[in-house]
This record gives sequence, structure tokens and C-alpha cells, in this order.
Amino acid sequence: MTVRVRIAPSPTGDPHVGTAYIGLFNYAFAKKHGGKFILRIEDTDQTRSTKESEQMIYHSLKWVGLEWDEGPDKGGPHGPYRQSERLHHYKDAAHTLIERGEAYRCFCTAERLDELRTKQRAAGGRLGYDRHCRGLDNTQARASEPHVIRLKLPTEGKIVVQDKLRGAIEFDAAEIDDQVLLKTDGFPTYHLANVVDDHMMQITHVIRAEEWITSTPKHVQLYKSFGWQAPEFIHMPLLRNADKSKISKRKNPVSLNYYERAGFLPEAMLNYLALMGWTLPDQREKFPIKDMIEHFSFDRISLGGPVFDLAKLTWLNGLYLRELDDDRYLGVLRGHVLSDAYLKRVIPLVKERIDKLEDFASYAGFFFSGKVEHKVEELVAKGKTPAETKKTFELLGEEFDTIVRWEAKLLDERLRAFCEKNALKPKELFMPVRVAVTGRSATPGLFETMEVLGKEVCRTRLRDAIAVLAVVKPG
RNA sequence: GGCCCCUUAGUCUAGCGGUCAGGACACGGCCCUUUCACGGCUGUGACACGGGUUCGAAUCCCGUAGGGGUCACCA
Repeated sequence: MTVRVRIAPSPTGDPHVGTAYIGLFNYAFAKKHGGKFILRIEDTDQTRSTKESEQMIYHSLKWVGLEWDEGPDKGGPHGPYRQSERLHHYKDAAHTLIERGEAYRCFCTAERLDELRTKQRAAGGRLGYDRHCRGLDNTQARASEPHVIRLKLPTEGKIVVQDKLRGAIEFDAAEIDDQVLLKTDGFPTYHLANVVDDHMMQITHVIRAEEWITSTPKHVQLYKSFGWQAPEFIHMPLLRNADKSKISKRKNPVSLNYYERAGFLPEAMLNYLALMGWTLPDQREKFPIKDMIEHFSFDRISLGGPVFDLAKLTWLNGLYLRELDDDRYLGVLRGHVLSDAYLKRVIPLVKERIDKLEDFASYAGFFFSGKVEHKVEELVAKGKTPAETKKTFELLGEEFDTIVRWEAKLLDERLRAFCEKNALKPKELFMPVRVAVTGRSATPGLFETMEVLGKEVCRTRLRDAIAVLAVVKPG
């Protein structure tokens, strides 16, 4: 049996560091055993999936060097590899299940389900679908009405998940919801799509994040209902913020775009990610990924959720950077931080503001630097307190997270709307933001500057500014 | 809250019954150096707690505590 593993990101937003992390472990395992590493795009959420995001996933995965053997752009013997192009498979599968009595149509409205949950919450009991439609015998007749298809789970007994890292994990079948398989819009949920695809694509090992453990019994039941053999499950620990919560953009740069832009080398990135929960038998911390492949084994994975430590990644990156010869160094420098493409975007903003070329670097320095210095007194608008400013920045950070197209015109609109929503005058917001994202009070136009800096840099500097304000003593 | 997972220093980890509990990041000191970095040396610092099992537990078992995840027609 040849090893076949997959990484299955959903194209909703920026390419995530967690995708690279899980991708790496899949990749290392596949390469170790001469198997195949497959990329599958899980775009079954019609409202959130975007083509831009899908493109960024390809770009970032290639950047870190995780080349896939089969995928939407590459093809392969088990395509298509984009779930939105496989809808008929899921539909067929769901109907097969209905015919076998393993699934049923459910006509409950979103309102009824909301109501149900509200009641359950009030009663303090368990949340979950009450199987209202499970016993319906006229489901066939009503097939033309809007409905979802739900999986029938056993009402008693245990469902056992075999996790390669943790052994047997037992769940009471009665505790598990009759999961929706096919949504009203005819699209499958993750649960159905991933099982159908993993089976059809002959995936042998599912290496995914720990957050999936609790839905795995549903998948186990699905394989059983179909009469298919389930793959092996390997649930990796979750990357964490410093406070141990699941890594998130509120507390860390999580976009791979950021790391590429900031001038981290892909080999350092991968090396660092490999260190998160895994060790080489000889304990070396700096190693090329081919060494990981050579020595890879699941029993060297530790299960405590590792805190993603930017400081240590930075140290490791320095090691890699220092061993580059000057020509290669020039190459990576010109490839990212000082690329022609980036300089060409900075020039129009700086040109009219300086008179001698020698002033370029000092005027435009913040376009090229990582961290910028924040002075509290510059960060806080007249008449505002540091605490108020901190609060405003936190809200603004969340606003940033929802902005998909990071362009000056849109930023202008969004920030003005933000002022209105939060009862702020533009000048009470714009100067503090300027200082937060550039570290300076004299800069080119704020929105143009923000566009060129990019979302991730702005987000990171805003986060840093928040941290500076957080240590100010009130009064 | 129910269910599930996890638990060695601030952080990443080694350890798989007998070790002075080892390494790395960060932090402090010293050396190198015109400065700053790099580099070298060095220091502070950990087995969550309580019961067992055992001649002997960081290592095995059971509790407790803590942390995390999950409870969607999102993945």
C-alpha cells in the first residue's frame, strides 16, 4: 500500500501558518515513505470561499517549499481536486446513504434549530439536534421541499476513534449529533466531503489538527455507513498563542504572506515549524527538511500544544541568513524587502516629499523596517487617554481582519465608517493610526501608505502599538 | 456546562523505572571587539498536586487541579 496523504485548506482568507504546519507533517510523512502528498481545496462554503484566497494558498505553499504531487492546478488520477467541482459525488453519496437507511432528510428550519438551541442552553443541558425528522416516513414525498440530509448515528453504544498518537478514544454514540451531510444549497458539509474525497482519493493517513478530534467519530460512522475502510487518524497538537489559546490573528501574525514579506526564509520557516512538536533523534534544532524526512516518525511527536514563539523563529532565521553568501543574500534581499516591485510602489509616495536621493532611506525607512518605535504621547490623540486609544486600536484591529481588499480607496471608506461607528472625529483616529503603522507623525498619505505597507504589516504594528499602550499606568 | 485532548523552566523540547533531570530561545554575567551585532564561555530557572504500584519513579496506574479543543446548513 502506498502512502497517500493530503492537506485540505479552505480558501477563506489569508494563507494560514497552521496550513503550512500541518502540510509539513503530511509532506514529511509522505516523502519518508515514498508516498504522495495531495492538495485539495475545500471550497464548500460558498459564502466565504474566494479565488484570491485559493491563489494565495498555492503561492504560499510553493514559497515554503511544500510541493504537492496532485492538486487542482496540477491534476492527477483522482481529480478534480476542488470540492466545488465534485458536487455530484457528494450528492450521490448522500442519496446512497438515504437508500440504505443510514441517513435521512430533515426539513427543520433554521428558526426551529435556533429556538431548540436557545431552549437547550436555557435548560443547561446538552446542545444538539433533537432528531425531530429522523422518524419521518413521508420524506420521499417531500423531497422537493428545501431540506438537508442528516447522518443517522447509533443511539447507543460507543464509537471508538483510533488515533495513532493517543490510542483509542471512546465516545458515547448517544452524545453525537445527527450531523448535516448535505446543506440546503446542495453543497456538502466538511464531514461528508472529506470522507467521500479521502475515500475516493485513496487517502491512507489523515494528518490534521487536534481540533478535529471531536468530529472524528462522525467520520468513523460515515465510513461504516458507506461500508468503506477508514484511513488512519493522526491528530497533531494545535499551534498556540502565548496565552495557550489556539493561534489567532488577534494575537499573532498568522498569515504566511506576512512571513514572506518580512523576510523570513522558507527553509527557516519550515525548520521552525518542524520544531513545533517534533524533534530529531539527535536533538539538533537547525536542520534541513530532508533530515526531517529521513528521520520522520510519529513517535517523536509530543502532544502538548506548542506556543508559536516569534522570537525563536527569528533567531533561527538569523542563523540561516548568516550562512548565505553575499550574492545569495543580495538575491533574497532583492526578492522581498527591497524588491523592484515594492520599491516601485514606495517611490510615488516618497518622490514629491524629498529633494535629494540620499534622503530616501531616512524618509522612507518605515517602509522597509520590521518593528517601529511607538511613543505613547504620539499614539494618543489630544483629549484621549492611552486606555481609550488602546480600546480603539483593538476594535480597529478587528476591523482590519475583516478587510479583504487592502486598497487605499477602500481603507479610506472603511476607516471613515469606523470613525462614525465609534463616535470619533477623523483627526482623532487618523494621526494615532499613522503613528501606529509607521512610527512617525510625518508620512505620505495614510491610506496610500497603509496599502503599500500591506495588511499584515499594519496589523502587526497595530498589535505592537496596543502592547505599548497596555503598559501605560492609568493616570 | 457536557464531551474529548493535554500537562518537564517564561517558551520549544530530551527523557520512554535507577540521569548531578540534558539541550535550545529569551534573560543576566564574563570574554572577543574602537562601537553594535555575530561568536565563545557561564549563570538564574522545570518534572502541576495528591494517592498508589515498585527496592527505586519525571517515567506505570488512579484521582484532583490547571490549560486547551469542541458542541453550526464554517472548515
